[in-house]
Amino acid sequence: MSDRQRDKITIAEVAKRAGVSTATAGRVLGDYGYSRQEIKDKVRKAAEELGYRPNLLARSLITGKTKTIGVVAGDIQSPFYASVMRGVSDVTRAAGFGILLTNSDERLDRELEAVQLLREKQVDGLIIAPSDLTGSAHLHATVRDGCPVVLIDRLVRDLAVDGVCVDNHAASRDCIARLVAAGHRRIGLVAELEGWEGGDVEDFLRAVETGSLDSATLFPSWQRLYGYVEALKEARLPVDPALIGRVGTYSAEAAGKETRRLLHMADRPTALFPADGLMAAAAMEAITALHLQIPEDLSLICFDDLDWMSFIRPGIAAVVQPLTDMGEAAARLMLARIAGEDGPPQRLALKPKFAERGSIARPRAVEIPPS
Amino acid sequence: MSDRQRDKITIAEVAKRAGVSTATAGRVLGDYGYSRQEIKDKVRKAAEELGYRPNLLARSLITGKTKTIGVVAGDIQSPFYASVMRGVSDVTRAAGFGILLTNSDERLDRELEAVQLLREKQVDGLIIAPSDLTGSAHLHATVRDGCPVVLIDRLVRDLAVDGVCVDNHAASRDCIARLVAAGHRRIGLVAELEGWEGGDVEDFLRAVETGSLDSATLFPSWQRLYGYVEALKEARLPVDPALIGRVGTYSAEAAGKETRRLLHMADRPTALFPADGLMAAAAMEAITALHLQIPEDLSLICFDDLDWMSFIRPGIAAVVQPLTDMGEAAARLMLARIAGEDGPPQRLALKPKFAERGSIARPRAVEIPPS
DNA sequence: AATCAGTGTGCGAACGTTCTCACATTATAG
DNA sequence: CTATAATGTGAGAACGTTCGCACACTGATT
Repeated sequence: MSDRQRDKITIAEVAKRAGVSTATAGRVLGDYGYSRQEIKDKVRKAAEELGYRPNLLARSLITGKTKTIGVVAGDIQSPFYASVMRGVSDVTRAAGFGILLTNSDERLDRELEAVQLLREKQVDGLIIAPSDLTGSAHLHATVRDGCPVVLIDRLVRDLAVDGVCVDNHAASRDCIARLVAAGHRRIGLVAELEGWEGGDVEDFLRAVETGSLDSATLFPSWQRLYGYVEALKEARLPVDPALIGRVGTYSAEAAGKETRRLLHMADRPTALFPADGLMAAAAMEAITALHLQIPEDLSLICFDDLDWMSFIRPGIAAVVQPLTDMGEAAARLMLARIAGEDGPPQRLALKPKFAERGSIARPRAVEIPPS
Repeated sequence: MSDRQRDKITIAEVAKRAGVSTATAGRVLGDYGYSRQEIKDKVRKAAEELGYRPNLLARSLITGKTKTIGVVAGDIQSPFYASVMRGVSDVTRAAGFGILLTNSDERLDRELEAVQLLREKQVDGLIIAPSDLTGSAHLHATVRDGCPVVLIDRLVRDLAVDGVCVDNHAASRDCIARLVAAGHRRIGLVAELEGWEGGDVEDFLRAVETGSLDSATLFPSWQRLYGYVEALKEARLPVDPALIGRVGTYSAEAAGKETRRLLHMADRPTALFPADGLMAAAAMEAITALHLQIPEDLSLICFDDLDWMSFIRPGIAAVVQPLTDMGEAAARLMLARIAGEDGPPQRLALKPKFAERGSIARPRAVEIPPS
């Protein structure tokens, strides 16, 4: 066992050695209130000699600020969250804040647990990718208790807090428009599209038709479907529900299966649009397994730019989400709120870049025009 | 500004409502010491009604335990650390611990800052991928103060603490042996190989010759070079220093440049062994840019298995590091130490798997120069 | 000479828990 | 019936800081 907790040096001991009160020593070391230069030097010297290190726990207990931000990510192992975290981390570190990290696995129960832990640890703020856009009583409670919340990647409709997203809707519409411009008429979509409160895909298409949807508070994959539908409508092309590959779960296996379904259709799509990185990898695997040539047999644009897309031949065109930017922006919003910034909730929609590569070509099976 | 810090419910208020002392309420809610069932119910009811949530800061201040583990990763954005973190996170979460995450960017100054912050925040332990295997006074100090440390990915020689690594040496030797078995005689290595305390590559080769090296306390890329050299020696093949691509820095650009150097050699290697994921991606990019066919023109084995290696054609053979396992193991060692486990430092060397794929072939009979 | 603002210091009370002790009460054994 | 142990409770002191207040000293302005 030995001596576990070595004799920690406290302010009191430093004060004693410097011959001042603990209050004075505290003022010098904590850098608040008044103190003479002479005293400052004396105290600092004593602290140095004793190897004093402040106990931030005690400070936090009294100030009510921990200089720690809680983050609830979906899965830190995914490139998406890893990059976002990097952004968050860079900005917060520069401001002297620490980061308490948790994973929700996009499950509400995990998220609840995580939020509770973080709040009990008295984080100064919460950056979260909410796993459920409706059941968010815990987030409302957090806000009500005066703990700033910043949403990432998706917004909770009735939660009036800052949020940072990517403009999925526009980016997706743009991708489809490019495929359409290249002559494609049958474009397959492979997307997660997990449960939507409004019902199934057919319901969603109807809702898009009536324009009754608030695109901003949908899950990203639904936003991307929204953009897909809009682009087709703009081009006056029909939306064939059979071309909408709803994977239903965030799994590479399921995505591969759905991709194969699309590619085995009698009237198969001439272009494919996997709506995120995982779907892209799964789709790519299915495509190579079927020995389809890109772009001759199939054009491809992916949402999310993974490293391999730039160095396989041909390169795969992709939407490049500004992930670290997103983390940085979220962190900055958070720091501003912690600093006491007041005002209406800010919702940032970052504009992704587009990486043009050789995966788009005119469809081979050219429709023969009526003569 | 409004009411920032909403009226938090404390144990005292719960106690008052339940009609008991704070000590008793504390015992019930903190689940320590004795208390009657009847009292327990009463206190819990009062706590429930008031919406009491414990303040872990206060608890930690007095118990001296924060149930938080500090992690110093190199760069959370890299798949390596992201996966390791996932493992750490899973194990610690199950034990009710939080994770305070920092990035060092493999820079000692950042690491020092990070360790200081974490320690001031009174973490119960430190899991760290040390960025410098010699200048580690801060780690020695941490250990001396009774704060458990677990090393990840590389070991500090004179620091007697637990550590979890991958058996780079054996894995690398195995890869080279496979290439040799396939008939390769000139095998190129592309590795980071940043500063080594003993000097340059020539010095290293001499040191290997004399057997004066402790492979376990080298940086991974040097360990992999060690394995490379050993495998060649075992096969009685010469070690040509020109085939050792020392990138010198952890950069894709530099790795690409080094790869190109190797591939443009008059007597160029017939097989390539990029010694980690970043090097692999950079090498792959260079290879495709030169329109070399794998495995006809060049055989390839990579250290680190990236997702694209399995679905491009041909697949790329790779060493699969057990990354989350590594994180999990580190976390478990840490929890054991925190629980008071005594005993000599444990150093785990995890065995990587090998993913056999179609990137290895016999070298083409003769290199025919263009005429 | 009196007033004031600015500067500098120490005492003791916070912060919200747990811990140590003293002291009841009850159960078990001799 | 006593001795011993186990169980249960509360008062008050920790933990290591910061904060409010009282007071003291300076110098400039009335």
